[in-house]
Amino acid sequence: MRWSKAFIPTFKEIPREAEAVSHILMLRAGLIRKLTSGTYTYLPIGWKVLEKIIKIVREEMNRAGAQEILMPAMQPKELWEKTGRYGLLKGDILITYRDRHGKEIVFGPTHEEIVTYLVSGEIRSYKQLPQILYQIQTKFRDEPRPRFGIIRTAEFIMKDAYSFDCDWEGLDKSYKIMYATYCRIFERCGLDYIAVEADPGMMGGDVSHEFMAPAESGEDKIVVCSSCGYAASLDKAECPGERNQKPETTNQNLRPIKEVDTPGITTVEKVAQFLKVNPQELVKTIILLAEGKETAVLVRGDYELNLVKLAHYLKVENLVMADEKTIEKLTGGPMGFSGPVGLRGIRILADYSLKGMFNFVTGANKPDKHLINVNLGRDFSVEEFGDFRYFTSQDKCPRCGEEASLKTALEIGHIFKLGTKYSQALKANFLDRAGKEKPMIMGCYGIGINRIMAAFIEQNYDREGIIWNKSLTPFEILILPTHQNEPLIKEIAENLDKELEARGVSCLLDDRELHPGVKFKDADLLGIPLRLVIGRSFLDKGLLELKLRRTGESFSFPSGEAREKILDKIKNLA
RNA sequence: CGGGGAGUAGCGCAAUUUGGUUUAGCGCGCAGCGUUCGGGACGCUGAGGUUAUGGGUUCAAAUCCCAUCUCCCCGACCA
Repeated sequence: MRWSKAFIPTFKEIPREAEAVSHILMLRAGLIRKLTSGTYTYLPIGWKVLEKIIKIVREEMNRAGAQEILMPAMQPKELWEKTGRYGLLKGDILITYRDRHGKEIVFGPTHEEIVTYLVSGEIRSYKQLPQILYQIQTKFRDEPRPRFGIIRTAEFIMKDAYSFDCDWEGLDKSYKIMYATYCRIFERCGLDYIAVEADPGMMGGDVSHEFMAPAESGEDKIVVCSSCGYAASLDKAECPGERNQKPETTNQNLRPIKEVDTPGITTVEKVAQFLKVNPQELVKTIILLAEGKETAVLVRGDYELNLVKLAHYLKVENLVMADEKTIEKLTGGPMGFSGPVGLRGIRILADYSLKGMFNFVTGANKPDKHLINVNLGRDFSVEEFGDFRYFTSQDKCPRCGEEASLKTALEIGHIFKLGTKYSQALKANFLDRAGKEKPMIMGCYGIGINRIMAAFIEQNYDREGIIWNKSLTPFEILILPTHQNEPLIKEIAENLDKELEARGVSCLLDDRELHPGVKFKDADLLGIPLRLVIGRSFLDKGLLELKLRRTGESFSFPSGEAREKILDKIKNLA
């Protein structure tokens, strides 16, 4: 490809709104262009990268025995209503239309319903199972807040796959196949990634893994143990802590409970400061509505309540913080002064961290008052203990007890064991060996194709620009003639371009009539792994120069040896 | 959805506070000519604007007032 013919806008200034490195570099290198808030279009060179990712994904999915299909984004509203997901998805948009018969159809962002519906019509027998279907298409979501440039956009390219099995063992098998396939895909792309235990969230089901690419501009936090390999998303990471300890009810040093004035002081930090104690000597009392039912949860002051864990424990889907009025009605005190002492007619749960505490501070359920020297058992009782808090950087690995670290990462893939949630709702049944009708057991698997590209750049760049690897680079080699007006240079550059292309090497020929400095800067920015310079030293001594973008290593050789040297370097590229 | 900020040439900005020497400027980019040419060159010339939109105040509005739209940032579990 000739640079002068390629559609590459150049930005000298970095767009102001850019935050993520990948976003800045992709804009400047002409891989993407911004259309509106949250939507981007991929320019020709950007598409070359996406095509490579898509090719890898296709190859690996096909190797796993999956069938590619393409499903419509428009689907009848009844499908959504059957699974109860209509209008329930956070951050998703369901655009409703009416066809000419007045029937409502929606433009939905996910395909669990439609694929289940399709399969229910096609598959009747256990002999036709298992099946894995996948598709690669653009999805649109009404993101409440697109951000980080290309990382969280309203529109993105997704590969989604669905597995159908006769039984749970079959699902395990399909799940393992997809897990391994995902590992191969990310490895082939050259991404640094970690598979973590994750929360299935709104998708339902019980087992789920997220594939995370550690990167500074990531949106999510993960817990990783380098000793035993434990990895989990922050929502899921376990904090067993004082699980097996007995509550400090018989401690000899229990002091008498006492009410103290704390005028207008509501936050843990301020209460601790005011009473001159550490935040870990406080207990937070959080009033929640679990599907409308009032529930109180106690957590040590320096920890944070993890609603995802709690929702799992309570087996509810809708779990929210209670509003001010509810709190006042229930506790008798304003928000910020809640405490467990004297709370009646409400389920009280406590995080394991409470077990190790005595003589602690809580709200008094009265305006501007807190209680000190509060103790479990003596002053109030707790019905249930559990793991309801977020992992912190002080916590040890829940598996091996060694140091575990918190990292920021980008989600690049997510796989779920769905079970029968969708197949039951949409009657996707099959006849088993005994002739009995059973719902299919499903799994679903997603990869953000364009996010792989962004994540790769987040992990592979320097101050000059992007550094592509062999598998994702839009071109294998950049041919850079420094002086377009020298006929000799121009000629050999064009000949090499033709010859290498003929041998299956993808080349970008920078045939622009620009100053060498500009071309060098653009070459570094675009980040093609190999750069062949034809310039002064060619005119003087007949030498060409081959430079590796990643290491900066450079090799000189007579132009006669160019083909062999280049083919050899390409073969050895990482 | 709540709070804050911003819309002026393709991009980045100035002029807005105090309405009037502003024919709305500057840098980058773009076009032409010339000189340059191994790490983002230089000179000269030139094109490019209904100052987001709609109302209003005024002799006079980019500038003041009202409304609308769009974009960006922070928050939307952190008690």
